Amino acid sequence: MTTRARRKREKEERRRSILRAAREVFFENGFHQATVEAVAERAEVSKGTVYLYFESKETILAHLLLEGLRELVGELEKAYATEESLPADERLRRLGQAYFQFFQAEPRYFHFLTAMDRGRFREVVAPVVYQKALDASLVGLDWVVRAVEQGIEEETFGGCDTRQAAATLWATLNGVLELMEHPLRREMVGLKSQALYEAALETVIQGLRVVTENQGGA
Amino acid sequence: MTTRARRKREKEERRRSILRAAREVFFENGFHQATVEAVAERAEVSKGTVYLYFESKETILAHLLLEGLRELVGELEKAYATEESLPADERLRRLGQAYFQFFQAEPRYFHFLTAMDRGRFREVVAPVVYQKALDASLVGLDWVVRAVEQGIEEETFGGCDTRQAAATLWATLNGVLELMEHPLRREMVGLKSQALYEAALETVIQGLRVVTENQGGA
Amino acid sequence: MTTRARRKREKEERRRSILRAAREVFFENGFHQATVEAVAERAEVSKGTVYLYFESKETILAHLLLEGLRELVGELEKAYATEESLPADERLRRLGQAYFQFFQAEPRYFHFLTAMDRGRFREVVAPVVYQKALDASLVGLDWVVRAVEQGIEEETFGGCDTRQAAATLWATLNGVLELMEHPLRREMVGLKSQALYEAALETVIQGLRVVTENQGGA
Amino acid sequence: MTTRARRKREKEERRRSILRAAREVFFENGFHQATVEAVAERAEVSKGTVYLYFESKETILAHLLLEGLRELVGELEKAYATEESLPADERLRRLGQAYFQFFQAEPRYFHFLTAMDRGRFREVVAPVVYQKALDASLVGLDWVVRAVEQGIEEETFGGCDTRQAAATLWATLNGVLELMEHPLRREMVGLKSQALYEAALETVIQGLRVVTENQGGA
DNA sequence: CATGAATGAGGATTCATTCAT
DNA sequence: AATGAATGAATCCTCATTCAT
Repeated sequence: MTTRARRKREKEERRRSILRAAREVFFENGFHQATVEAVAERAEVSKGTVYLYFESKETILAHLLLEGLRELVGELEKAYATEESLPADERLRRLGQAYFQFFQAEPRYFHFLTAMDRGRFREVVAPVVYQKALDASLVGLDWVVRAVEQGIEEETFGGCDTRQAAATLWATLNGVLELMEHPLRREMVGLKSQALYEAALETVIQGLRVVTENQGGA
Repeated sequence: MTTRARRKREKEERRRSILRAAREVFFENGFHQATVEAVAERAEVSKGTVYLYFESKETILAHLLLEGLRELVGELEKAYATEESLPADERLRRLGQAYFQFFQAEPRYFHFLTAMDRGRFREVVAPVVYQKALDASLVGLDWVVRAVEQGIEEETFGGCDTRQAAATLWATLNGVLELMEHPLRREMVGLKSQALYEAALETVIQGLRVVTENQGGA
Repeated sequence: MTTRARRKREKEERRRSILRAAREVFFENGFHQATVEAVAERAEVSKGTVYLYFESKETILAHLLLEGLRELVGELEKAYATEESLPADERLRRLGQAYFQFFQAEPRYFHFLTAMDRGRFREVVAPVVYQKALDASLVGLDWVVRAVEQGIEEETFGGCDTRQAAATLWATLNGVLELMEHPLRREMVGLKSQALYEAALETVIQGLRVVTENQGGA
Repeated sequence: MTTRARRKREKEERRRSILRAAREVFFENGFHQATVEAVAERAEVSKGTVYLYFESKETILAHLLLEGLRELVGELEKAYATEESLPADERLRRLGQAYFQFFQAEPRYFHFLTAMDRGRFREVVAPVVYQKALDASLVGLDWVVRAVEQGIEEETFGGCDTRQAAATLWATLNGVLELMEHPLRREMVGLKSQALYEAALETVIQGLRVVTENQGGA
């Protein structure tokens, strides 16, 4: 009885250990450059063992991706749901901060996610995984949409297209995060990532606020 | 004399033809998936010839990147310099449109650029190239900075950090462009790329406008 | 006592079940393509258990081969021994029919046998097994030899080398059976397997009959 | 000019050398056991070079098979066409001898051919190759058919189904050849391959001769 | 200059076999 | 006795790069 339970636990642990190793290796070299051999070594198992737990290199990636996305969406939900009554702009700030924290915790994880988000790995992961991943990220976006809707109801924000507004915010934060990725770049822009991130967040919130009449302009 | 000139010209032509071929091939398959063989075929030369003109596959990439960046910066300059007197927000709009056009002309080129911008290819291209590339993109950013400065002088925009404001705009546009990359994603967000792009541009401009006192907040 | 007996019986059953599974799997994929894993699955035991009953994949094959051969020889004996007095040519016909039935019952079994018969698996099965197998098939051939001898005594057949005559018949039947193996081949020859088989059998019997004086010619 | 010609010749030579090496290696170990590495070594080229000349291991096999078949069919044609007027039974003898010689020249080649003939390699070679191979072997069979037809016209042979008769002969010879393959087997049957081969050939010819009325019996 | 044949290291995956539980 | 997790050698194929002609 206990034996079986322990076995199962050990198996799950090993599985996670391989996943963790893969995450490190993939992040360090990029998916295509990473080798299964390297993953195995990092996880301190044999190459064969990796294939005992995952069908293929691609499958490992897929699991990594989905897992990360779920975690992120969970964080966003927490950021939204924690406090009951909060003004819309504060809600957006909280969501933005949660996003940033997720980014900071594992920047390269974040980048894998955005990479997949943008259609990399298209030939690499199964379409099903793709769907799941996009679904998940849409759920994440929904929290932002909800906050914007609240802002419109509260008449803090103009009556813009909520999806558009949410996407703008999301895109902006992604853009900042990726922009500051490269050390050299950071140096040249002469800004701290977090400062820019927060400024951008404020700017967009501000832009949403009064933008009512012009919105959709161009 | 003339012979030598012709020779030189021919050589330059061949070089460009290889570069063009490489661009196509790299874009179609991604750098790592692309093969030198494929580049050679596309350029209608032998594999050996490719190595006559470029030290390595990486070198080709580096040249491609630099070339693209220069082109982009040129476009931005044109967008800025064409008209003498223009309000700052209109200037930003023009720059944003020029950026969008560059993106539309060769989306995958754009993505290679942003990829390198974010530190991909770090192990692949020589540090020198990296420097050059970042320099170039900084020059591009400068046009945005300049427009923001003008806005501050004109008191259209608040007295924010100009570099920060410029970076925010740039990041936002990049974020939108990449966000809309994936067809499935586009479908799910339920928006047209261009519409979202323009809305985001407006939002940020708007956010800069009145944001004076709050700026740098958070 | 009884327990031990039951144990032994169960063990024997399990052994047979593995053998049966192996037969199926080997036949479906060919020996080299077949995996021990697949055999274990089919037998509904673990891979380890397979190795508890058989030293190696090769050993399984050897047992299969021997078993099949014994079965075949048994069939031939039955075909010969069933009726007491029968003319020689009719005896040969019966033997031929028994052979065909064996083939029909499990064509792939037959092919494994002929494969081993012809020296495939030479590096795969132990020499001892080879000896045993050849011994067994010689016993099978003996029934044919006996029938031919009877024919010579009865002066139905000419005074040829009986071993030679028997081998000719055997070879012919094998040849037909293998010739008709491939569906495309069957189609192209435009004949039914059984019809050709029977015609060939008749032809050789006929050839033995009157061939007396010419025999050994060439 | 000459250079190009030499190049081409050298390339062809190398190609043949790889094919020869493959033939040896495949014959020694069987197709599945043989490794491309071994082929390369035997041909004294690098692994990569093998793939320069052949798409895959399978392709090599296909070329080997087709080549062998063509050669064999050529031999049969020669055996038939050399002399103008010859009685049918003598024709069959000549064809049989040519077949035997082909077998003797490269027994393992012969076995690869018969293996493919019987549907081995089905998953391995492209269907097209299969068709071609079967076509070729049918052309070979046609020479036998033709001889039998002549015998019927000459009234040496009974009015049997010519295709059936030809197939019987062919099958018999194949059967003998394969039967005698294994040294141990030869020893046990106590006969020389060639003696048995010739006896079997005579037996079938004899069987065709008088078999008229009984044919199709069983 | 240009060619293209040759190289060989490197990578994903499979599978017979072992062994701790 | 039975399990099934772990191993790692073995295999096919790719491709950047070199070099003789």
